[in-house]
Amino acid sequence: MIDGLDARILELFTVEPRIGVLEASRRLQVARGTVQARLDRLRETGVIATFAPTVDPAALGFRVTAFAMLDIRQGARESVAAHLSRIPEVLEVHTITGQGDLLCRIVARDNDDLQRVIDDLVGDDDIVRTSTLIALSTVVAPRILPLVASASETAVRTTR
Amino acid sequence: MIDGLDARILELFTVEPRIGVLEASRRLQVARGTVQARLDRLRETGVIATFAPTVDPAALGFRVTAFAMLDIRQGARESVAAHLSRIPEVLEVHTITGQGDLLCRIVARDNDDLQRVIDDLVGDDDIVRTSTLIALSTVVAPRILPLVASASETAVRTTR
DNA sequence: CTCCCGGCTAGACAATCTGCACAGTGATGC
DNA sequence: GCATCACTGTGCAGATTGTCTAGCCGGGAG
Repeated sequence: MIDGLDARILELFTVEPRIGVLEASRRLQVARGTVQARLDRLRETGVIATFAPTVDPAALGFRVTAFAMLDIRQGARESVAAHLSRIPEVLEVHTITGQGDLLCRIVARDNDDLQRVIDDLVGDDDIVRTSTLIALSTVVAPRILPLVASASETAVRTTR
Repeated sequence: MIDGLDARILELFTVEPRIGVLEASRRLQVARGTVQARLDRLRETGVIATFAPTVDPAALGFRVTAFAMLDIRQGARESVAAHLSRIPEVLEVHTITGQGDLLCRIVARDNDDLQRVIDDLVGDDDIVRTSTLIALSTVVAPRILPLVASASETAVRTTR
């Protein structure tokens, strides 16, 4: 797992991504090699999935976010998955328990455009029912640092 | 909006984040200054929200993802939001239309741990009802490139 | 109690990249 | 025709990266 230094590195690079390894080592009061080694390890273990820039759909003009729950015909998951992956506005899809079989996160330019996207979505005959939830506002913006902090504290407890 | 070159820049940095401006300019067959200027503009306009590394909760040991829909007492949104933001396993929360008032994305170490997280969640008296959907598998992994491509194509159409 | 090993520090090197600047050029809009 | 804007190609100084080295330290193994 990760320790406190890992957590501080992740936090620093999350808050100031352009900082660089050298400056990070200065801020954290550790040797550059240490930061470099930690970063390499975080990459290898998959904790850092990628350094790719985060793109904001809203800034691209897709200001509406919605979640669609789809009921699909038995055994049609593969074909529906293929169908969904062809729609750019579909950002992610999960198989879920409970009512509905698939949960999709989708975006659209506006409410009218959302209708178009949903029409695209349900254009697959294997989708038998849908319900859509429009995200009106973001109460807690996507975040990961609290979890990172939590994970590193657990590590300390475990170690001692 | 963004054009084809912007899209190619975003794609390149998404696929190979460590590439650097210079190498990117070579790959894209444009001047370094151009890539630099485009990147600056994408940052300024918010298309690139951040260059922060993407942390994978699963690699931190939080292998279960779930979505919780909460019904909350009238006018208690503020206090519930504060409550939710204190729970590290709550990664994001949206206000939504339809049944339920809030949609939360949460993670946990395993199914038992999920129970603990949900108990934390509903520990607020202003939450009157919850339903939880466990994500069993990821059908379409979080992605943004198709949308970027789509947006840039639209721009071309608009420009011409 | 002693030895070994992994992780950290501190320093050094060449190679590379970044930030910034500038003049020239082609396309666009007026 | 003219001004504007974006892109090109280029240069430079300064900083950073990737990679190594050697020494130090604390914990775990035996």
